[in-house]
Amino acid sequence: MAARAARGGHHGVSIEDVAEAAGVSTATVSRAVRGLPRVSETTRQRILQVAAELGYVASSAASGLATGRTRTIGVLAPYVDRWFFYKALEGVERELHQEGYNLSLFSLDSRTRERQRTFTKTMVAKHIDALLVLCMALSMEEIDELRRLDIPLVAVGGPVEGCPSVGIDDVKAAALATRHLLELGHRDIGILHGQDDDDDLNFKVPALRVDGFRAELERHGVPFRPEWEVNGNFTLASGAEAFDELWARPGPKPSALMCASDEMAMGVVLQARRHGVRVPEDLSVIGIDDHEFSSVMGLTTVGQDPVDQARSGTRMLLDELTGKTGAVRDVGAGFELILRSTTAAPAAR
Amino acid sequence: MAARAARGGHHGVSIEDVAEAAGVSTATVSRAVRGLPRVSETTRQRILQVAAELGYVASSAASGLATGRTRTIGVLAPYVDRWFFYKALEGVERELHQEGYNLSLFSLDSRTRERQRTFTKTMVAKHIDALLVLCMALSMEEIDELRRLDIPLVAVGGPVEGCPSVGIDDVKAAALATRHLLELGHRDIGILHGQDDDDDLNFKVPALRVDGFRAELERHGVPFRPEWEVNGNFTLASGAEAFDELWARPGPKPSALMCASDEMAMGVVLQARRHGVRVPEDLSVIGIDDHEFSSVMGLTTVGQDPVDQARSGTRMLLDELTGKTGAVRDVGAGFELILRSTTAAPAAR
DNA sequence: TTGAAAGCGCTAACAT
DNA sequence: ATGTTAGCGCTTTCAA
Repeated sequence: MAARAARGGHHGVSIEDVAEAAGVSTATVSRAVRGLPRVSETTRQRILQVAAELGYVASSAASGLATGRTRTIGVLAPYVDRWFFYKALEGVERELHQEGYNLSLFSLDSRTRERQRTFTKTMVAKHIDALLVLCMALSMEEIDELRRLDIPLVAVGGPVEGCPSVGIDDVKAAALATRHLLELGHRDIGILHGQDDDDDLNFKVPALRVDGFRAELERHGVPFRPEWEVNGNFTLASGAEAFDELWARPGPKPSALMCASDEMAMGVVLQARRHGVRVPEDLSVIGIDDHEFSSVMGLTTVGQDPVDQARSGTRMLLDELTGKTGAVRDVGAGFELILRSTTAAPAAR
Repeated sequence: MAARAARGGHHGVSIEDVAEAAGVSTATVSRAVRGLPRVSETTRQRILQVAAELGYVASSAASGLATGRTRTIGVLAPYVDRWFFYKALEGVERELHQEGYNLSLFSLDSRTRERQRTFTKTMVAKHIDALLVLCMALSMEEIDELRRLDIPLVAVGGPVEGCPSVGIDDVKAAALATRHLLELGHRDIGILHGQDDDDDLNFKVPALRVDGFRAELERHGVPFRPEWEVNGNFTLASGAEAFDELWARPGPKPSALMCASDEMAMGVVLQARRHGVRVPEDLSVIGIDDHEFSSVMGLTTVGQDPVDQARSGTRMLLDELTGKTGAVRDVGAGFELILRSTTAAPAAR
């Protein structure tokens, strides 16, 4: 056979090489390098020494094959170039490498409509011990497929049917943002929310935030105004477009806008100012997230911490893998109102 | 022994199971599922059918061990939550999954000062067939270590000593931005650049952009003014701080500022406006990158495309792995001046 | 405390 | 076109 051998064995310092050089068996080397008991301290030192000299590093394929574990966890995300996702990714990365685990990234956006296959083909391919799903629109079949993987699963940043998740309570967060506007005295409040994509996709976040918004309005006896509802896609550009759309519609304008993401909120603020609509004098704007640009922009928002959410999700996965069954469970993440300068009491009309 | 067996074999549909069910040998199954020749079409269909029914997926550990290949490539990045990096990551991801490869992410920021170990320990651990380095500050020892990996290597977004790289010509890009300011008539031009981190780290991008800036100034006979030079770290916040610092210094102010990144440029624009300094009337600002926020912000910039650069780097790696030696080489990426509304001729003084 | 040896699931000669 | 077989490099009983 000789796959590697044929390649000249140029870089193949194997456990056997170490064993030979140290004058012990491979079993002992294995115990020694993994810090297992049943090796005398002197032997261990000698082995470690030799291993270092030879530049030995265990083959993950081999140990993976022998143990059935890969020491890598997968992260499934719809995008990696959007705020919540790259922040969360950073969090997973940090938690993981600290434990010597590897991170395997799977990005499945809606473009990739041949997802079904990708799913099983590549990831199930047993190279991951656990999977962290970042707030994704998933069909029920896809969710089922994930569950069939039979590995620890956790969702971060949005609920996934039948899978423990860590994230903020979107209804409450949206309600908090809305309440701030109401308490300022606003009654003419519009909403810029994310879109519900395809309905068959199990992605609830946008709808939950709208729910929180409407509930809070109702609680204060303020009517929901459909003509002030606009659809965005969480990006800055869509926020700017939303402003244009709203202002192009006939009729009175809202005095405040609650946006489902900071990026959209910033788009609104920028576009509003460009069109001579003063923020917050003429229009109050509040977002959700606390994007790293928000403080410089002076954006009032309901902040959340994706890095932390991801770390916590990762930790649960890791714990589960190290035997602590029940480690993975639903966890509510924190969020708080951050007052800055894009909201103020409405001008007298 | 029975690692897997002990686990109950609950999810272990092995090649042997398929072979048995299909009434052929494992060798034939292997050929069939991998689409190799030397299998009759009818047999192949039958095997594929059976494999699908059983939900068979090859163990990557096993095939990796047998072939010496893992079908995953590594990406080494200092951050994942910064523009260039998450964009590039998106590019790598897209190119890779399209080919059925996996992406293993290693994020090594400066915080992680126990990098040395992480390097060899985890990544060299033979789970990657090739490595793409995203514009990182690396020490010479680290670079050497990477080279010793003896796998295809490519850098994206910045030169890495002794390693082919794809990216823009930073000197020329900075010169282009500077020239635009000069041609507008500016003579009092400041620069906001990235910092050179530790000097022992091989991270040239900031310095190259300064070089381009100074060279272009010189070419036009305009003096370089050290009092208008500020240090940033590529982020929006650092751009805002830089503006404050510059405006706090005694003496005359520049009429234009060339920023080494769009994020910093936006920070400057936002902070300037907040302090009543009009852009571009009082101050022209140009960036480098073409961040997704730049068009809405109206920021004039020299645009580059990290997604594309990353895809191209990835493709070279993949080509190299499929036998096309020499596929990995230095490639210059495109960049272009994008005129928007943060630059204008200087006001008469 | 240490070693021998049997796999883990797959691939690749080599034979048929 | 298909089967046999010997590993790939590690882990893990089990015995010493």
